[in-house]
Amino acid sequence: MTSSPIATLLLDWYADHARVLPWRVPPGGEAPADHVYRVWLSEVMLQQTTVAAVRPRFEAWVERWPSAADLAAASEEQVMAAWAGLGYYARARNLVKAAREVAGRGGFPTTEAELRELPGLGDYTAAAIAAIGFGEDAVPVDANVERVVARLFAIDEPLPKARKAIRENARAVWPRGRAGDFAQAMMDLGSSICTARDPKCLLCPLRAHCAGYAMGEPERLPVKPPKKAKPDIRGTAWWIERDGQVWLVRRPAKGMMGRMRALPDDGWTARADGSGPAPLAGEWQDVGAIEHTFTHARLTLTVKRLEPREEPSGEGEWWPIARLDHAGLPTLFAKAATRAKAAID
DNA sequence: AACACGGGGGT
DNA sequence: ACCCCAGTGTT
Repeated sequence: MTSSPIATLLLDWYADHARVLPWRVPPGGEAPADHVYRVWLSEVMLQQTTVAAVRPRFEAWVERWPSAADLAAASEEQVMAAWAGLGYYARARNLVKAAREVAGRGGFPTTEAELRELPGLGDYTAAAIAAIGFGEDAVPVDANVERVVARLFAIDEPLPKARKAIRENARAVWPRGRAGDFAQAMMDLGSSICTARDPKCLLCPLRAHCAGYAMGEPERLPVKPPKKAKPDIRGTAWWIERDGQVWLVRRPAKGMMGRMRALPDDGWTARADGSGPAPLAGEWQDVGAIEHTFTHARLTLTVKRLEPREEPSGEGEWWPIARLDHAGLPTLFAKAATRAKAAID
C-alpha cells in the first residue's frame, strides 16, 4: 500500500519542521520506556488547552509522578491540587481513576479500543495515544485535523454535520505505518501554517493539493455554527480570616470545579446568580469584586471579608494565608484571594 | 444533538 | 474584546 502524495509531502515537511515538545519523540527517534504514559498525560492536558499552557505543567507533573503507578498511588486530593489552574477539572478526577485502572491491570492497554474504555479518553484521545504512543494505525481527529482536512477537500458543510465527511477524508489520506508522525505533523501544520485565522498558505507544503486554497478564502473553513451569548452572572465569595489563616472548603463533587478546594460562596452557578446566606453573622467588609469568564458565562464575584470569633459551621479547614499558593485553588478563587489580601494591606 | 465544563494565549 | 484551542461526559 502506497501513501498518498499528501502524506508523503506532509511527512517530509514534518521531518524538517517538527516542534520540539517535552512529550514528543523527534521524527526518527527512539521512544523512551515511559513513552505511553507521557503521551497519555500530554494528550489529556492538551484537551481544550494550549501547548504554551501545558508545557511547564507537564514538566513539573512527570517529575513528581514519573509513571502511571506513581500517579495511581497519589491521593485524589494531591492530584486535584496539582491540576489547579488548568481547568476542566473532570480531567484530573478521570486521570486518577485511569491511572489506578492501568496500575491494576499491570500496564496501559495496547489497542485503541481498550484505551477508549479508560475514563477521560474519548474517540480523539484514544486514537492519538494508539497512533503516537504505540504506532497503531489509528486516525485521531481533533480541531487541527478538522481544519486542515476541511480546507484540503473544501468541505463547506457546517460543523458538526461536516464531521462524517472530514473523518472519511482524513482516513483516506492517513498513511498506514506512520499514523503517529502524521498525526503530529497535522498538529504542527495546524498550529503554524494552517491556522484558524490568516493561514500561511504560501508556506504550506500541501498548497498544490489544497482545494480550499484553489477555491480561495480557505480561512472560511471549516464553517462553524453561530455561538450564543454568555449571560452575566453575579456571586459572592467569603474570605473568613483568623490568626493569619483563611477558611477553605471543598466543593461538591458535581458541578463547576467539582471537588476542588475553594473559598465558601453563596451558591452561584453558571446559570444563576447566588443568593445563599453568609456562613457567619457579622460585619462583612466588602473588599471589591473580580471578573472571571467561563465557557458559558461571565461572572462578577464580590469578595467579602470577616474576622470572626467563632468557628464557621460545616466542613472546612483553616489554611495559612502565607501558604495559599499551595492550596490548589482554581484560578477564580486564586483571583478572589489576591483581591482579599490586597484589601488587608 | 445540545449542553456543561476553565483557562490562557493570540490577534 | 473577542476568537480559538491536541475534547469528554451527560442528558
